[in-house]
Amino acid sequence: MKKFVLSNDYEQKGEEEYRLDYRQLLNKAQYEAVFHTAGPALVVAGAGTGKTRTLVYRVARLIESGVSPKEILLLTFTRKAASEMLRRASLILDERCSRVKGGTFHFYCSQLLHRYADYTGYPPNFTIIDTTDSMDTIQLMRSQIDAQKNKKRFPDKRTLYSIFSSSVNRQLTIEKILSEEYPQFLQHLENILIINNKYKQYKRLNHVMDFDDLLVNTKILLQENSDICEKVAAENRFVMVDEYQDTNYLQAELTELFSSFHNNVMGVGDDAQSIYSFRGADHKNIMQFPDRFRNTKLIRLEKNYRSTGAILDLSNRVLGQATEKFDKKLFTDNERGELPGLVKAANLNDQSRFLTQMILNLREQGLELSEMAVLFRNGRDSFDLEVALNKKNIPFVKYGGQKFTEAAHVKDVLAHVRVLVNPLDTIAWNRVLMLIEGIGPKTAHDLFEWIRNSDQPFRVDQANVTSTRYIEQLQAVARLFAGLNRVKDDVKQVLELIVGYYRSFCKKRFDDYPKRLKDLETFIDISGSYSSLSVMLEEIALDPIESTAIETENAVKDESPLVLSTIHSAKGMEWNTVFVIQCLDGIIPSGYSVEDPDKLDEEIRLLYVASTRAKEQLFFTYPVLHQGGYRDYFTNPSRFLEEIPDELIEPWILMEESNTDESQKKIQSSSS
DNA sequence: TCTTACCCAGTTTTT
DNA sequence: CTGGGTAAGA
Repeated sequence: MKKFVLSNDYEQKGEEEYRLDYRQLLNKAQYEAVFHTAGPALVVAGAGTGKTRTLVYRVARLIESGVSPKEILLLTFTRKAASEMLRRASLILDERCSRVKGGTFHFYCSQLLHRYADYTGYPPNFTIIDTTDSMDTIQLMRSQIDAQKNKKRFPDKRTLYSIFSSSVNRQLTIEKILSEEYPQFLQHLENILIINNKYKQYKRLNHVMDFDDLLVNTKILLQENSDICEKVAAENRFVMVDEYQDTNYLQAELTELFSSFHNNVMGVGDDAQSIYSFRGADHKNIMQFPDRFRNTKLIRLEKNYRSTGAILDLSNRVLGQATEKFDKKLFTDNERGELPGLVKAANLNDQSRFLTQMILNLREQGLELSEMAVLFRNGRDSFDLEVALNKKNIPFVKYGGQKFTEAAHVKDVLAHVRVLVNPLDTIAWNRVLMLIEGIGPKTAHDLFEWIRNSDQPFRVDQANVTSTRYIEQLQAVARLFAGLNRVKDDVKQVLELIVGYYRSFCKKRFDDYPKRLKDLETFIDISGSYSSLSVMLEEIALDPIESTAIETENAVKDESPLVLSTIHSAKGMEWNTVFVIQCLDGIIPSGYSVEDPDKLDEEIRLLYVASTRAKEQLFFTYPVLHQGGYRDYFTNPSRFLEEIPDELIEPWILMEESNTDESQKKIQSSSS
């Protein structure tokens, strides 16, 4: 075969022809990354070194050189991150940037699978099930094989799910996963494999995919259909993968497939910030990038622009405690700034009082609420603070933790939508049917057997298994779906009908139904923005709505809110002032991680991610008395902070105002 | 046989 | 606060 090398016409542009003065706007390493043209490149970018900036400018530069937005694929960790980057690129260049293909691996895969459904054995209307649904399905399979006759402890649905998911994401056999991580369950290997197979069959039969299927089925689609692979890869003239340290083996394979035609692939990430090993990510993955993509150009961004010297020193010290050493030489020209504070509070209540008062003080000094963030390990660690913030009327948004669309009542309503879109979605049918009094798992299963074989699946009242007890209810279901089918194209009307039907069940099922009904009303309002039911389901599955997004929607828009976030969800973001709360041993590091040095290292990286979010001020707080905690180590501060010398972190003590007028103020002035 | 009510236990992080 | 397990009720 002969090769003819096409010259890159977009490259012809002289530097002076660009509208943006990239040399002025970027440092040398960033510039190198932005102007990298052909072939694979890996950008190893420490925290705060302008990683996002580099990606944004690279998008802008490519488009300015005449590359069509459709030819660029920007894969990020969340959809929010992608839209934010494209928004910024649009601001510095023009709106063409917003038409770049961007999103998560899952989202892009979902689009490909819908487009090429014919080749996958799935219909185009397949639905995506979330983790909860997957676990429910697994539980169903588990109950069918009757593990009881085996008296020995059998893994529960959570464990089974993570075994299966691990095996997919890391592309290892179940046996290998078991012997490496769950040796106590090796004896059940046979049954576990049976459940896994049943689970796989079930998903195919019911036209549903779980999150992992989106990735693995895309891989199979592209590997087994070279024509489609070529077509897809040819569309991706430039592929960029952000947060590469948090990709797993399967995603690395997909990256290779997506970029297999042009081979213009750029990975961007920081091995010191790898915090998603529970999802199969391996921080060594990023270091293997040059092995997977030959002739990779390596670019390092090491100059930190974000944080003060004091914050950087502390962060480096935190990271230095890891057994795995990183050859990081982060440096900065920024001022030293104030020492980070280690705030010891008597109890949870005092911790929250300190936060609300400090936040209000800072706001008075002119710092916007949205320039501050409170970070924590677990979604629930902020509950007490949330109450305190509400009392003081401080508006906030919360990222991470329980999602709006994961709440039971919203899932109930969505189950009806899923049935309407995909009448073979058993899990959704189960939810719909089991709302009815007198119908449990068995009856629901029998009804579904009938539904599967019926050409009028919504006429459940016609099923022969009906007993008189719930025939009327089934007629109501049939009427509901008949009505829904008539207004199928109007998302909002569909939701109104479902909520109308669901209202009485909601009252019966939940004590706090007034709040939940209000949620559903808001949900109806939001639903107007979706173009179709299937689009809505896809969006909600791949990008669940944050709980507080609902409330903030209605709240007064005069002040941008304070940010509360899990550390995991704070990845890639930055604020002027950051508070890391609940820095207790057993929380950071999590009690589940203390046994395993690798997991402990990841907890260190997690704290490193948290502390490098701060630009100017950083506080770690912990209560001495942890209410509700029964274990001793819950009352000790995080082991990662305890041994840090006072030159790097300043201890703070909270005092009550009673000693005349020198209280909070005194504490504050002592540090400034 | 199937459903439901009740009690006890355990609770990470996300697409 | 939710899930799983058990025991009693339909």
